[in-house]
Amino acid sequence: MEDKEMTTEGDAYTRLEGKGIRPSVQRVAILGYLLTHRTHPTVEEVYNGLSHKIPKLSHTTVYTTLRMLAGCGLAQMITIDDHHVCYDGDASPHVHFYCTRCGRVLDLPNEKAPSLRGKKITSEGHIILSVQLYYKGVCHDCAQKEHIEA
Amino acid sequence: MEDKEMTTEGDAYTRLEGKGIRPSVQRVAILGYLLTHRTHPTVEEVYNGLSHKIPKLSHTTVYTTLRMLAGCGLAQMITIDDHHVCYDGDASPHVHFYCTRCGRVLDLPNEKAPSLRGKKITSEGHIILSVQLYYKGVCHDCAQKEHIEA
DNA sequence: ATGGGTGCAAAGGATTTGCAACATT
DNA sequence: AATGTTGCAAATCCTTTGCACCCAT
Repeated sequence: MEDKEMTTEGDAYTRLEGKGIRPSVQRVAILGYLLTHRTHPTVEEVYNGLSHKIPKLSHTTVYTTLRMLAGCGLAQMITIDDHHVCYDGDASPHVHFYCTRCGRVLDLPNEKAPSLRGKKITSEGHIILSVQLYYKGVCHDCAQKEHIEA
Repeated sequence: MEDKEMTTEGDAYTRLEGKGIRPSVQRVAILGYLLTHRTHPTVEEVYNGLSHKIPKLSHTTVYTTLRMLAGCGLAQMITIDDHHVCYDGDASPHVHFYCTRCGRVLDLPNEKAPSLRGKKITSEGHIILSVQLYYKGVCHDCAQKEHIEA
């Protein structure tokens, strides 16, 4: 547990350095949180999860840091839910699923994700820099609880 | 022009009836607006576009009606931009593009969209009810203005 | 010292809510 | 009358902003 935390913190530190971003305490903690919590946390959830360790942490820092991480490719911003933006520390292309019942955002590792090999141009001349494939519906757990048949 | 307006209004009326939704003046106008303005308007834009014709129209009604239209399949809710939800009167599956420079949401009719033939189940047992494929980047117009090379 | 990074409080927007009024059957 | 719909205003929630402080170089 301790070791895992340490490794992940170190991992976060290394990733930030690799992008030329100064690995401040807050940034390492926020990226570390994303790497250890694959639950697609919202800004609020990251803030709540870290405010114990960093009592003076501000919402502002969480907002700006998460946005920055998404901007430089160390995380993904997920806008699948119209109520809450959330983030994913796994920046590799994969499909996301939103359950309209319980509100969870889940990974769909078995679905094939559209990927961009470098910069891509559409037939209209638009430059594509990122892709997101979102599925919405009812997750397995909620379907069972509600006895929904396939 | 007049005729086109009339036809579209009638179209909206018919579509609502077809779903068993009472075609009130507001609902017909809002769906009609989506059908005539393929610019992926936000709630505010729909409100502004209709408040002349329907002076007493409220934001509440636009919010609830658009959400309802998306819920019953007469429109798509688009959450490609983390700042603004917008809506598309074309409910058929197609790819959307968001320009991070000008903020416009564009259709990509030439990209192949993942489609759901009826209800689909993932390997994890989740029930998929809708799909959205989003591309983000720089649109052709903005790329030219900024002299960005492909 | 100087620049980037952070925290705080306040402001700004977007969306929802409760309830009264209205329309339609 | 009864039900469903709408409008208004207030409340709520999310996010950004301005500025002062702090830390690291």
